[in-house]
Amino acid sequence: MDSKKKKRLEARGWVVGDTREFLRLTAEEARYIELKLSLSESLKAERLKQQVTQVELAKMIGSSQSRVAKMEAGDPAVTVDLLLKALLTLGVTKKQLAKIIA
Amino acid sequence: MDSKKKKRLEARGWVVGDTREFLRLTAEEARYIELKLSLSESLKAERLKQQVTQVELAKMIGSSQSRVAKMEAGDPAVTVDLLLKALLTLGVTKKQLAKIIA
DNA sequence: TGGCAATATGTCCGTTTAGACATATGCTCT
DNA sequence: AGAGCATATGTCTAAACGGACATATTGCCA
Repeated sequence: MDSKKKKRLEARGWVVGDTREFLRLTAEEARYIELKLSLSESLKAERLKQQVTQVELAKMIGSSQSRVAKMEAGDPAVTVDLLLKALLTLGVTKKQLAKIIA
Repeated sequence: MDSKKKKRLEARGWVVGDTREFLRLTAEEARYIELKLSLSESLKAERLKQQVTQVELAKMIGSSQSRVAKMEAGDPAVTVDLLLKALLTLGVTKKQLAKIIA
């Protein structure tokens, strides 16, 4: 993982480090988180592309604006399941999903 | 969705119907579930390919045999998150994941 | 047939995540 | 500046999901 990517992860609060304790991510964890960030970034991009507000998307998926914001922010307390449901609701196809992930 | 696919979903307990109540899946829900089933099938295939038992895989991902069985059975009470973590632990690459999903 | 390893099914209970709400911050107009 | 909309952040409680355990069930081979 290059330092740019690492920074991107750290900036989102995924890697919490202080002088006493440093959480080292295993390779699988890092890959999982990267995947999740790809999904959240794509969600935001797709929503903006369709000119939908967070409030509107929230209604579409039966959720709330705050949760949508957290999804797009890559908050650790958001599951891939929820991200996928949102993307599917926006009409993203399997092929597009595949591209996002790969 | 063709009837074959529908049968496959129903057989897993996703569609619970009786004479009074019939749960109709929305298009998004169906697509989400199909995605999940693809992942669980791939998980089982990959595990078998690597000649790993459910007990062994459970240890690898810090879980239990029963949960691995549920993952592979496409149990609704298993998240995509968990399936992804298992697949990643087995060394499945992003490209392979993309193929599974698409 | 019985024994054994692998897998399936069902339940329990602690933890995590969900939506909801309140509130803060930011952005764009006029 | 301030009104108005969009987004961000933080917290609450109920619901969903997690691992663990117990207990079937299956399949294989001696």
